[in-house]
Amino acid sequence: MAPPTAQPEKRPQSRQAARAQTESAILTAAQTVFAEAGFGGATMQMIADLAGLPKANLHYYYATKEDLYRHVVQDIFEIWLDAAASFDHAPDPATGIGGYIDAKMEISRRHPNGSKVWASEVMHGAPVIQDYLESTLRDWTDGRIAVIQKWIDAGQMAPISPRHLLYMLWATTQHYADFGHQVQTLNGGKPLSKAEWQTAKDTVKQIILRGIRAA
Amino acid sequence: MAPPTAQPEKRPQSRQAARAQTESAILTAAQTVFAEAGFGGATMQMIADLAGLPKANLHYYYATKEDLYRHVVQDIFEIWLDAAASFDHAPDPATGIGGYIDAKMEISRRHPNGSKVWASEVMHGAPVIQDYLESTLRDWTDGRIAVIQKWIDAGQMAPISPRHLLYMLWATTQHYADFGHQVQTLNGGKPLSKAEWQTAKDTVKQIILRGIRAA
DNA sequence: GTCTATATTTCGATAGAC
DNA sequence: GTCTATCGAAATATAGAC
Repeated sequence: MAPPTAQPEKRPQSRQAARAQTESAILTAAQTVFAEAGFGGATMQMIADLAGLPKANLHYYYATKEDLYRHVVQDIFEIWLDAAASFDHAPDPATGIGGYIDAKMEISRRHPNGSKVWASEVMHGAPVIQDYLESTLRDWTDGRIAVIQKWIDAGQMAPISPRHLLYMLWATTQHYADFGHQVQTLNGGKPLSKAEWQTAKDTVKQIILRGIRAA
Repeated sequence: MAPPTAQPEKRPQSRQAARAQTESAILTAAQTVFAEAGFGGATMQMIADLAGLPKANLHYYYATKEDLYRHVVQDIFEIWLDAAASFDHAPDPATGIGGYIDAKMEISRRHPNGSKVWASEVMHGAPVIQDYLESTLRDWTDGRIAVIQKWIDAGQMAPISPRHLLYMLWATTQHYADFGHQVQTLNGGKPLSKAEWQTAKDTVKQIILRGIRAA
């Protein structure tokens, strides 16, 4: 799987800090293992080994495997929503959508495992976070659709379906995380360099921004 | 999971036909179960129940769970490659890439489970089909990149990175299969209607074809 | 709070009658 | 080729000493 990592430093500290540190180590290890093996393929033993803890300690902090998984998925969802900031208060589509692409591509680069856990959860019918899809995500989506529609009505961009544009933004940016292994294999087996990431970002932005600009 | 389905009809027929029918029923059930539960989450019992067969019969046709899974993934890969036909011998980018988008969107609509199994396999590091990525897929990709580059050199489209354009095509079209559950939830819980599928197709084609056309 | 040892369940795979 | 019954391995979860 991967070598043990993220051992919490053993400095004298408050119990609260120790607890927070252990929880964080467990969550980080869990995110990696769930991303690499899926929920069904992941075992508590793998997560414990990666976190450098006995298996029983995981059950002390999180009652069940599903409980731990739920926390991992929720953490990821927070990160998704934060990228929305780029969208709001933007004066025009190029700024708003271009900034959103930048933010989402950066998340794919820095949190590929989180993206994979989310993708896996949704692909399997969202058994754990269905309520989030129906409440928070739906509200967020409706809000962004309204923003895009206003741009269209103002003649600032072409009259395309805002909803499907959003899906395109999610798909293209998350592809570099979810299918990162395939991208790397087709890149000669080497991870994308800084320049190659920039090319990816520029290509996505150029095609989409040119694709939606007013005729 | 899902109600049993795809019982082979019990007509008098040759042994070969009976075998082919049973194998097909197993593969269809396996594709559904692997898509819904992932490799680790799937059990031979689930697949057997869905196929309407005793669990032992699965091991008669496929020695191990991994052997069965391998066949499912290979079947999907064939379908991907067939969509390449739209690409070749096209006189211009709009025809070639537009046709490819149509073909891939149609695959997402008709074979969402296959797409999910492929996505899951790649997300987990392609443990089973890594050799396909490094041989067949790499060759296919290099060939398509050459075609696109020729269009660019001929001034028929904008000078964007052909490789990342391909990734965009894969991402946007497969999103409607892999994230179909999310798309359906954001569609009010109802599957996309025929008209909504057409809107999705048109939006993807319009944005990408406008995004790459020569300036 | 942490750890070792173990109970309990579940799953992949097989044996063997038909 | 098909099925019932079962083995053996592996995983989740817990008990209980420290």
